[in-house]
Amino acid sequence: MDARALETLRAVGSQGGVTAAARVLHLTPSAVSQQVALLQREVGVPLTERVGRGLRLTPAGEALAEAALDVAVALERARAACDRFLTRPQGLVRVSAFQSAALLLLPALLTRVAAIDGLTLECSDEDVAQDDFVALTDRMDVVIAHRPDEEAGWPGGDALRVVPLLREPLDVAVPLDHPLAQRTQVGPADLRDVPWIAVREGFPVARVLAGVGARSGAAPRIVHRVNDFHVVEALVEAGHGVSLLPRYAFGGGARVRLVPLTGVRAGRRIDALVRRDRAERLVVRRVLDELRAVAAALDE
Amino acid sequence: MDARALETLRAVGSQGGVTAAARVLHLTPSAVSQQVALLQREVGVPLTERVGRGLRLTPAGEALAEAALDVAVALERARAACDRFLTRPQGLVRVSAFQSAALLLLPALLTRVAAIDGLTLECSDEDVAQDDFVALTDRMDVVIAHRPDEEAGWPGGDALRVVPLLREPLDVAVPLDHPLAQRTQVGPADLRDVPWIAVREGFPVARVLAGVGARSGAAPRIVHRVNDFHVVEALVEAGHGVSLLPRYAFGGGARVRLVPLTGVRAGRRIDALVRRDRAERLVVRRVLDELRAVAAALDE
DNA sequence: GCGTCCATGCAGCAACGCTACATCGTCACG
DNA sequence: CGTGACGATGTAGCGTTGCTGCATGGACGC
Repeated sequence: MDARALETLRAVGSQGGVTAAARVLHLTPSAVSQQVALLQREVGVPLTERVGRGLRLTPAGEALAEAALDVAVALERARAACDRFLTRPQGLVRVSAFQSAALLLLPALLTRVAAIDGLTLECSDEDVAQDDFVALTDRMDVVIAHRPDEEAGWPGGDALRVVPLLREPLDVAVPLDHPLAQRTQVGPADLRDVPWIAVREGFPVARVLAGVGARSGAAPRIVHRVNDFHVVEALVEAGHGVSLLPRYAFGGGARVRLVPLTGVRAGRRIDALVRRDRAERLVVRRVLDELRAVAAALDE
Repeated sequence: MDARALETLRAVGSQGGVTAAARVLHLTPSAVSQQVALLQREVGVPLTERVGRGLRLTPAGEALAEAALDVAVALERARAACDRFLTRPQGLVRVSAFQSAALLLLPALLTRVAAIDGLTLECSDEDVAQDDFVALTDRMDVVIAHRPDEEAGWPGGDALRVVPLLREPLDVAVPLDHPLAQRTQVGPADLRDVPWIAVREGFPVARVLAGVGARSGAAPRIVHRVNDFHVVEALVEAGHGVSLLPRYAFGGGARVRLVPLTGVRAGRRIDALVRRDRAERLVVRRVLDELRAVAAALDE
């Protein structure tokens, strides 16, 4: 029973297929398939079953994958046990963040971490749908993700460690010459029939807008779907609609005003997602500590 | 970080050397040495240090070895998670016992286990000194061991699971024509200056006899050292001395009488020793259950 | 029905881990 | 104080393992 093979099985389960697993493991599908087949022969129980042209884990496979996480945790703990005897922490930590969080957090994080030698950060921005953040944790050590404020946490159960970083209000962005621009606050009723610029379907802020619409009585009229908040801001500025904009993501355009939204709880939570085994690495913990500090400094 | 290499490191630690570890792992010393060296390069901390012509683990090595146990436990748990989906338990369990416990427990254990198909027992008798029982757990799944009643448990800390099986009184075995043979009980004072037949130095019952001697005021006069209780019994029968005999180990020789000893707590405890990782295997647990049942039946 | 996508089997090749043997250092014994 | 035995560790060679690349077969969608 090889720990590598167990990790592979986990990937097949969490990524939902051999090919997808191969992608995050930097292997060919053939290698993944062979590893799973070998594991299967070893335990004598079918671990996968075909479903259409794809594949999913059997209950036994799920059970083994779950147990595999504990193996990975134990292995990382072992590594950490040695690292404690090393004079200084050392290693590479891969951090991913969605665009606006990257803008907000990564520069400060990098400066803080630069002071710790031996520790190298590898940052990347990943713009994924809300349901895909968890899958990123297979490939990344730390995934900075966001979700609507009022929704329950992340799926994945105890496989994931969630570190809350920030709660960010969502304001209504309107052009300066808009009737609402002079208001100190707006409510759902004020937003009936305005043209909205929203993010793409499935992305975190989208569901908040749906909630606002529900309160105002009619589904919001979405005229554009744009994920990059800078582009959104430019569109609002040019009078093509209003938008829900995370407060810290606001670029400060002079011809746009952010008006606080009342009457509905509109906000997003920014969390760091870490797989439990990766959270055992001392360097990863260190990065998480720094990340929390950066967020706390922003929160004042 | 390979789980096999970690297991090897553990063996080097618990067996106290490369050669000894190689023996229990069925490898050459060279292979063991290479694995440890590789592990060392991987973690970047010295794990072993030379001491004389031998070797011992550094603190970092100890820490890693301890963590390695959790890895092994997690791996066995994973295997067990699959076994639960298997219709019937299956596998080989290696049980070792010292001679008199083997006589007492193994026949009944084997009959009970024979009813469970798929489960095969491999029994062996191992006559080792008290301090060497723990080391056997590297090579065996279940080690039936004994120790003087009044002494504290087994070394090895949380690496070991100890399953108590029996408490067995030690009686004084005397020949029928001995002055003490008609007594219903004897005390330490009665045993001053009698010639003793004891087990070899370092073996479990030896220290109990030393305790009896201490109570009687003088060191016991040991005239023979014999480990096999049947031989001891024959020597007692022939009038060559008296002995401390575990009650259940008594063969029932007509010309020998067992007289209860009072005034000192004289007894031994029979325990099953199982490494924590091996205890995760379902078949091992099953065998332990049966073993406990056999012991309980004897205890009435 | 055809193209596409996905999992899987097979051949070939590279890398890893083992054994056997040689070497070096340490301890015990004469 | 030399000599023999023992224990750890390098080196060469070989077998096994695990990967890639390619071909095959089944399932979905147009």
